[in-house]
Parts: sequence; structure tokens; C-alpha cells
Amino acid sequence: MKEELAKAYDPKETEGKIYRLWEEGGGFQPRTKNSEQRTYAIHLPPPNITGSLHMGHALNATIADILIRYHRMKGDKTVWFPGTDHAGIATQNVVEKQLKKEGMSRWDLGREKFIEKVWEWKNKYGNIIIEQLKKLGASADWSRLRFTMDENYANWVKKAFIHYYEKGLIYRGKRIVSWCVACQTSLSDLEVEYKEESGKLWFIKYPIVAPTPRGRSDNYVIVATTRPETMLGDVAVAVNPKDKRYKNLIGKKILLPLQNREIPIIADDKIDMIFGTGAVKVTPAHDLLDAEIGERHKLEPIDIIDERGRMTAAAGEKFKGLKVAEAREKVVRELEEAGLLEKIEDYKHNVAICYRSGTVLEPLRSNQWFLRMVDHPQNPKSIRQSADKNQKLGTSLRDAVLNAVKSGKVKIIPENFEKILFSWLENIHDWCISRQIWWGHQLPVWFHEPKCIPKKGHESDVVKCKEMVVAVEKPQCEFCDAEFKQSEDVLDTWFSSALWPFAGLSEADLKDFYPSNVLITARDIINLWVGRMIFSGLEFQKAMPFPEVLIHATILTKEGKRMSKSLGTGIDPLGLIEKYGADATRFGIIWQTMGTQDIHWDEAAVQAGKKFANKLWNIARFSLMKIENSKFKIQKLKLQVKIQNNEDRKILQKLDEVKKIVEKNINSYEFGPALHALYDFIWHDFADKYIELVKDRQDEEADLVLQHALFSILKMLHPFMPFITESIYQKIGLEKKDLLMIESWVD
RNA sequence: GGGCAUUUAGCUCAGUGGUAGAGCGUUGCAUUCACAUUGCAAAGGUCACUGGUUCAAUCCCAGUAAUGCCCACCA
Repeated sequence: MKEELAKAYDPKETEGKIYRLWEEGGGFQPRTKNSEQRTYAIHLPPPNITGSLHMGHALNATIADILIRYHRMKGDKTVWFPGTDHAGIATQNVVEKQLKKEGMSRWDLGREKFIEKVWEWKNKYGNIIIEQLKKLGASADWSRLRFTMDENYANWVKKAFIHYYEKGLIYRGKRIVSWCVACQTSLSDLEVEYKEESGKLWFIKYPIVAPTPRGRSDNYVIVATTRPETMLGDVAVAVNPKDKRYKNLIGKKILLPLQNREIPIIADDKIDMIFGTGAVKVTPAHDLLDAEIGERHKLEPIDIIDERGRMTAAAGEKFKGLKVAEAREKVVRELEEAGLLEKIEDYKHNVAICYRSGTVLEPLRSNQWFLRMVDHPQNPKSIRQSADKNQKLGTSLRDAVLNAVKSGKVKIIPENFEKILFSWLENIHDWCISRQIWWGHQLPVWFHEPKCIPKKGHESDVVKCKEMVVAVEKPQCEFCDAEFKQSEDVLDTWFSSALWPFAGLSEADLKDFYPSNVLITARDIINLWVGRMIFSGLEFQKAMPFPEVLIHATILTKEGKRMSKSLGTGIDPLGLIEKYGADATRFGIIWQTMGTQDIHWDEAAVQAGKKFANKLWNIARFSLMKIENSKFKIQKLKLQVKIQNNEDRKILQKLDEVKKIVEKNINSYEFGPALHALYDFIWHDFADKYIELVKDRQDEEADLVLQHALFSILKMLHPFMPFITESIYQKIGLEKKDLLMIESWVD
């Protein structure tokens, strides 16, 4: 059927229709086209259900969509796996905020009701971002949509936990963790952020017990601290063993002010002689370094701050129950009154804050679960720098990742981001995987109720009752009637995200599409996510989850600053789609994607994309009109005539060159250059020159070359600008015709 | 404190060991011919700075400066 093309391209009129056409045509599902059975798979980094599309997602999804559409046209059995992440703390915070507006807290509701509320919220808002990705033209297979809390995904999470536990890699212990008083949970190292703060450095006099000669000023040691209130939990004062100033004080005792406790002066080479006074108060319960020192010197920690951020009884009667800030004031005041405050200096330093709530974190000791990262004391630095790529590493999870990257089993693109991974791995601590929030995967850990009622005939076996069982299902005690109760902790969200390349996939998909071909992601989650997916894949699938990791650009503001919602500097991709159309938006993004250089966002590129779309539209309008009026109707897409005319030969040759450039660029993830080449060719070679030349020609060859070039252009441009190319293609009067999206690539 | 990256036209960015390129913007001309969301043309640059290698450096090397990003348990 003939259909007149409008004079200008209208994305609004087109995009919805075309997307439905694709979906109804089953274009997103994988299919086998050639006999080679090559597969191509990408996993969408699952966006948080709390999120809405930002430029980073748009860039990521556009890149993935280009690769997916290209490989699909190439004939590979292609699939793009989409899904969303339950995003533990983030989602819980959103729902808690909502509750707060109603004057409630999660505690008022109770755990069960609260989780119901979160599910309600998820069902209502959790797929917004998926709908937004569709607007962008993402050709993901929505029939394979997953959620990190789906039932079989959850089963994988439990399986993984139990596997690690039985292997001895998961352990429970009372350790210092970063504790968020607002979220009431522990955080992993990677969830801690730092904020510069102008604080104070207090210099406190600690009297030495063994009296030095009277009247001398050295009958106390001065320590400098940013957190005077923690002195209530001091168990020692540490100095560097090489420090001459304190050499003869080592081993002597100090009478801890306000607490009137005797504590030793110890030597530890971790102490920096330059900083402060060179003497450090040691509070092993509330500082990581101090905990390390405390352990080395076998000093018992004293917990003086509790999980609500209040002082405990151990802080002393006067301080018990006070908030940390209040305690600080009071400690300072009392020290001053006692004449033990030497001086106060202004001091700028970084304080650790919660990446979700922004609250200052309290390092404190808490019962948590850890995943062991390192299994032997080998110096990792020497591993990385070693020239011998086959050098044996240990079998720890950390070493598995190191090994994979070092041996090239996984390639990080660009290569220099390997360093980010290496430096994290070199200093890695065991991963605190338990959280005290409610929304997430509850640990498959069961505790025996303390009250034990022995079964008949088992009165003497009661001692054999297990206190704790790690299992998928609730266990039953052999010897008594006491109920097992599931641990209230949930797992760190990233524990489940780490299983993303395989968890929740059907067995058939796992067989066909594991490993996937490339992981596309932003640099800020290289450690948080990529590193953990690598060891999870190796652990549970015995193979790398992906051979390549493409770290794409970060989109910054035009001024080169980070885009931030709170500062209002963020660009909304949906606004761009609304204003210019999805193709123009994709064009604008990719136009600026040169290598992996960060992008200083310039909307002019999107405007250029809109103009280009219109140009293409009119190229098609002219070409189709000419061909329609020609006696030489289109039969096939292939050009099968011998070319006589020189101009024809020239344009076909150029077309072939462009094809090679585009293929080469896509294969090496150079999307910007590919688009620039297409743009130049289409506008300046094809439209400006060839079409002008061909206007007066009436011969068959001209018409055939014109249509061949047009089809080739539509195909090559399709991965970049899918809507308009498909829309034009659908208007071509061919006999047998499929969707352009599954049409075969230019040959 | 450590690491990485960037610096080229008014703006956002490509690029090459041998007279410098695009998009947007600017200026002039053209046009009821597919497209004014157009065509043709023009103006506009000591390629951050200093030194080195070279017959020749915007490009390679070293250093400096500015900017940005990431990592880090200095009290």
C-alpha cells in the first residue's frame, strides 16, 4: 500500500506505534537465524526499583541496545536480559519516608506489615524505570524480566549463602562495623562515603600514674583526638616505638580521666609520630585502627556507644543515655573543669557518612556475618606486579578475581580501570554481608529457641540440640520441641546483585546464554558489583560471567561537574525524548560518546539528532517517491546488477567503506565514531551529492542504486536510531517484508 | 595522602610525526525543485605552558599549571 509521507518526521506520532509493532512481532525474543548458532547476550545492570531513568541509564541502555540490535541483525541468537533490583536500604528508606508522612515508623507497623507495604510500593512504582527504558527504544526481552526478590532468584541467594557457609567462607563474629544510627543497620566498606567537615582537634592531658619528679610538666601525656567522648572507652595510650619523646613511658600506666581507670601506655608502629602529639588514645570498640591495635595487644574493648547512638552504662553513670554529641560536650566541659584540656585546634577532616541517609556513621562492635575474602597472608601487591601471569594465587574469592583479571579471562575496557579493581582487592577486608534492615533476603539461618522442652525419651539428649542451623527450610530439632527462629538480619543487596548473570535464569537460558558477551556498566560500581559478580560466577557456574567489561563514560554537566538531583543539575532523558524524540536523544548521547571519555553534556547534539532524523526522513521521502514513479519497482533488497555509471560506482564504494567503519567501530565499542561516519556519509555524500546527481536520471541503474543505498543506510543506522529507520522501512512497498529490527545486516 | 583522566575554533568535542576537522553558533548568498529542521560559501585556532627527541611535534618523551573524577580506617 502506498502511503504519503508527511513533510517532516514526527517522533511522537511514530514511536509508540513502532514499539508495539516490535513487541507484537516478537522481535525482542532470541531466535536462531543462521546455522552457526552463535549467541549474543547482555544483562541489563538491574536498576533500583526506587530509581527513575537518568542520563547514566540512558547511555548504558543505548549502548547495550546498539550492540543487541546489531548482533540480532547479524543473525546471532540474541537476547538482552532485563530486570530490577530490590535495593534494600534505598527502598526501605523510601517507604519509611512515606510512613513518616503518615506519622508512623516501621516499628509501629512491625516487620511483617512493613514488608507488605514495601511490596505494595514495589508493585506500584517498581517498574516505572522499565517503562522509561521502553520509551528509549530498548529492545530487551521483557518476557524474561527478573526481580532480585523473585522466588527462584531468592532460592539462588539462599543456595549461595549455604554454599559459602558450608565451605567455611561465611562466618559470624562480633566485629567493628560502620553503623548507621538512622538506618539502624551495619554497612559494608563500599557503602561508606566521606564528607569533609570542619571539626576540632582536642588535646587532652592524660595523667601518668607513676609520678615523675614534682613540678615537672611531663607528668601527663597529651593525646589529640577529634572524638573526645570516646575517651570514656579508652583502654590504652599508644605511641610509636621509635618515638624518642615517649620511649621511657612505654609500659607505664595512665589514670584515665573521668573514668578513673588505669590504662597502659603501649608501643605500636602503626602510630604516626608526626600527627598530633604522637600519642594516641586507643578505643578498640569504636575505631577500626584502634580495634586492630587492641587486638594486637590483647586489650579488651569497652562498648560505650550503642546502636541507637547513645552512651551505654559502661560510659559511666554521668554519661549513660546521652547522645554522642551531648556526651562530647559534657566530656569536654568536665575535662576543662579538671584542667585537663591543653588546647583546641580547628581541624578539617573527612567524616564517614551513610551513602543512603547521609548520617554520620558510628563505628561500633556488632554481631555480623562476613564473607571471607582472603585466605592466606601472601602479599597481593607482589602478585599484581609479578611478570609471571601464570603465577599461582590462593583460592580465596579475592584471588579468584585477581587471577581472572590478570590472566585476561576478563578484559576491562578501558584497561586502566583494572587498577581500580586491583587497589580494592589489595586492601580488601572481609565483606560484612548482614544488614539489620527489614527489606531484603533474610538469612537462611535458624536459631534454636533457648527454652528447651525435651521430647520424651530424649531428656538426656537436650545438650545435643544445635544452637544454630544454616538451611533453606526451617529445621526441626531431633531432641526437643523448641522452635527454630529465623535470623532477623537480611543480606546486603550486593550479595544478591552479585548473582545477577545467572540467578533466576531458566536452565535452558543458562545453557544457551551463560556466559554473556559483555557487561556494560558505570565505573562507580566496578568494585561494588563487577568484582563480586566475577567471583560469584566462578564459584557457582565455574566460568567467568562475561569475557569483557565495558566501562562507559560518565555524563557530567556542561561545566564538567557531576550531575546531581539534589543540586538540580541532572538532565532528564525523558524530557529530551518528549522534546526531540527517542532517536534524537539516542543520537545526541552517542554523538558525544567518544571512547570512554567523560561527557560534558551538550543538548545541541540532541538538536542535531532531531535535524538529522528529519533529513533522513526527507531522503527517504524523495527516494521512495522517485522509485515509486520509476518503472523499476523494488523486488529484492539485494543489488544484483553490474554497475556501469561512475557516480553509482563511487557511492557504492563509499557505502562499503562506511559499512566497514561502522562494523569495526561497533566491534571495538567506538559508538560515537561509528555514528559520526554514518552521519557524514548519509548527509554529505548521499544526500548532498548523490541524490542531487541522480535527480535527473531516469535509468534503471540509478533507481536500483538509490534504493540499495537507502536500504543499507536504514539497516546500518537502525541500531542507533531504531524508530525512524523502522518506520521508513515499513513504508517501503516490498512484497515480502519482515521487521527491520530482525532484517539481516548489510551484506 | 594515593591513583586516573582531561587541556585543540565562541561552546561541546574528533584527529594526525609533514598546509588543522565536525556539530552547534556567527556572517554572506541561494531556493516555491525531498527537506528553511535546506543548499552553497565565508569568517574564526601560537592545538595549556616549558624543555627534550626528530630534517620536521598539536601528535612521541620529561616537567609545570589548571580542571575533573575515583580510591584511602591518620587519631
